[in-house]
Amino acid sequence: MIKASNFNIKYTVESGCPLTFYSDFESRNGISRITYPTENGVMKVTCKENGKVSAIDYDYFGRYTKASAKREVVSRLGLGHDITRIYEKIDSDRFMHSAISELHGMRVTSNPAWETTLSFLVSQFNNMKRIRLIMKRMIASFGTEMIADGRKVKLFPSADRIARASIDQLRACNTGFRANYIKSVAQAWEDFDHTKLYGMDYDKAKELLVELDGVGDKVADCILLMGYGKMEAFPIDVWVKRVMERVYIKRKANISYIHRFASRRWGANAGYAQQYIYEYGRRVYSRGSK
DNA sequence: ACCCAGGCGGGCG
DNA sequence: CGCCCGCATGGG
Repeated sequence: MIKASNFNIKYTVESGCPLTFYSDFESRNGISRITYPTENGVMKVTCKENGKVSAIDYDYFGRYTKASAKREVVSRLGLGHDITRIYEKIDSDRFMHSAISELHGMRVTSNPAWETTLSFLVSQFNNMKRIRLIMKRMIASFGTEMIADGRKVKLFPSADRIARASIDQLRACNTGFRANYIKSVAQAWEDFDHTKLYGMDYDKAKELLVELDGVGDKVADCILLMGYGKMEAFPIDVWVKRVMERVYIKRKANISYIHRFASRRWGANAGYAQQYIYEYGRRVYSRGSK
């Protein structure tokens, strides 16, 4: 069992991180359950909220030990972050203050690099509902089957398995024009030596990532933030750009200017700032239903 | 019918 | 460099 304060599992899981795309989440009466596949097995997490403290229990199936399963859950839910200190650093204006109040306890998650890379390749020029659909289809089509908790489940498909899929098979998962990117990156992934990015500084790692076909500025930042734990990464999607222009810069601005602005203002915590800007911005500026 | 979605690569000025 | 366009697909 893990105890965490200032942790909101719903905001965290639904924040547009990889878990949003391929986990099953339910919450009632202060008890939340999340089930998700990894390349190594299946995790079932239960979170009970008791006042300010959450109690997190988990079951694991597949290639996990007690210790590796705990590490998986802690990083997956951002439980290792000193969020009080991060709030102190970024809570310096009215917009961010409102965002933190509204979304208190939302963590930036840290996920396996390949899962993150595939997820955000799928996310480009796409919407949440379709991203979820596509990810679940890819898992159903290419994931290795195993028995977990008495029922058949599919694991998250490896890069190697995706590399062996045909473009037609990938398109059958509704990936559209992204199928070519997905196959290309999956094929490159072996030679890419992605593990060395963990020890690399942000700029150098980003230089390597954008060499991959279909990985540009925004997707690279998502991979660095949510896949490699580089907390200074600041992914700029349409929502973040909108907020930055309206609230912070107060005029139209290009991507590189917004990066410089964010780096100056939030530095090593830019990733957290971005997560609150993104999620709160969607709530504030979404027009119509959504 | 039109617009948009956690963008990217290529082409042009 | 910076800007503009096409790209699949489904929902509002």
